[in-house]
Amino acid sequence: MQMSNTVEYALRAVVWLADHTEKSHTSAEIAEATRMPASYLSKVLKSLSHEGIVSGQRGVHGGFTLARDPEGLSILEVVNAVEPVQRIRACPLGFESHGKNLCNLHRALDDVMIEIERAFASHTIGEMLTRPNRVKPLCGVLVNGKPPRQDLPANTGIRRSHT
Amino acid sequence: MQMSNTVEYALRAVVWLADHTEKSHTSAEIAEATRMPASYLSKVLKSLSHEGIVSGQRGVHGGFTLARDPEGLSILEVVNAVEPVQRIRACPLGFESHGKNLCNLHRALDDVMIEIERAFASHTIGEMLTRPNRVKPLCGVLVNGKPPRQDLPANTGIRRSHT
DNA sequence: CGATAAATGGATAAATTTGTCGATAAATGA
DNA sequence: TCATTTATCGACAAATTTATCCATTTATCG
Repeated sequence: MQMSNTVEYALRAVVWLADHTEKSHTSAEIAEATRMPASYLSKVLKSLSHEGIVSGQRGVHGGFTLARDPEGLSILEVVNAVEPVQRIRACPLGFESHGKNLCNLHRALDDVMIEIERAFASHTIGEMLTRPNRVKPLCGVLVNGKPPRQDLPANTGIRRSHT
Repeated sequence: MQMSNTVEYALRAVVWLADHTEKSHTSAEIAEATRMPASYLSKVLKSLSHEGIVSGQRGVHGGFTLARDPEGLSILEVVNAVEPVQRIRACPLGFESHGKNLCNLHRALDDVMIEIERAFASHTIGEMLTRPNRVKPLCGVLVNGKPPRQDLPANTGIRRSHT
């Protein structure tokens, strides 16, 4: 059970946009800054745009901007835009009965999904930027087991950006 | 964000075994009873066996039995046997610093993972069988959007088995 | 011991997710 | 209006997950 790549990408992009509101940024620029595949990011941004979380503007000085107040934007909303949290509303076997009554197992599993929703809902994007944190922006592990696409000069400044 | 099929299968099998302890059951028998792909179930049972949750016995009257006391067996243990809950221990970008210090975003995401672990750990397999529940055993929806492989005579008895 | 039943392990195939690419549409500036 | 920039859309490719199949091992029965 693992956080998906898509969710990670979406959140990195949104947090970064929230931290760079001066102007709009092209998807290539965001991909560069947050170190993720540019072409896949396009797709992710499309979903986010579709849900009104970012807004994309075409043309010469276009790009993406955050369309929502970071303080009022929960992580859950971002997650749901790209990969909705799926509640268990009926037992996952194919029979025509019981309606919404779940057996104990699926009741328990749905409880887990509820907890996941609650946990995602309890954090805002704004919080990511305003909460003090001395961690330097880029730390050292792999994306899904693979090394990142390039190396960066070590950044020693204390910032509060996403990693 | 969704509960994986593999997890669902593993739990269905374990709960069913916990409810049928009279003798051992072959993987084909379990697959039939719990309506899941027999050959894939083999693999799942292999993992469960490897983790000591079920024990497999080869040969003529072999099969699988639950190797643990259902009351002491948490859902988390079953989940971890087939698809471990992955905590976020370092920021998922590939740089050589920061150790275990996470930025606010990954701190929040890891908090979600902790909640997931907690939620899974808070239920036991035994609970699935002993808690009263009037839901009839097989209720009506699809496995991953697909209809089940066969139909069953409607079961009208009130049981407490997994669905 | 020989035949059979069943798990175990690993190779392969199908399906889904993740990621890339190119064409099209909209906006801007000249 | 034309060239350029950039999002949007959809087809395609790669990788991963899910599922199947077969060969091997271990056990039981006669």
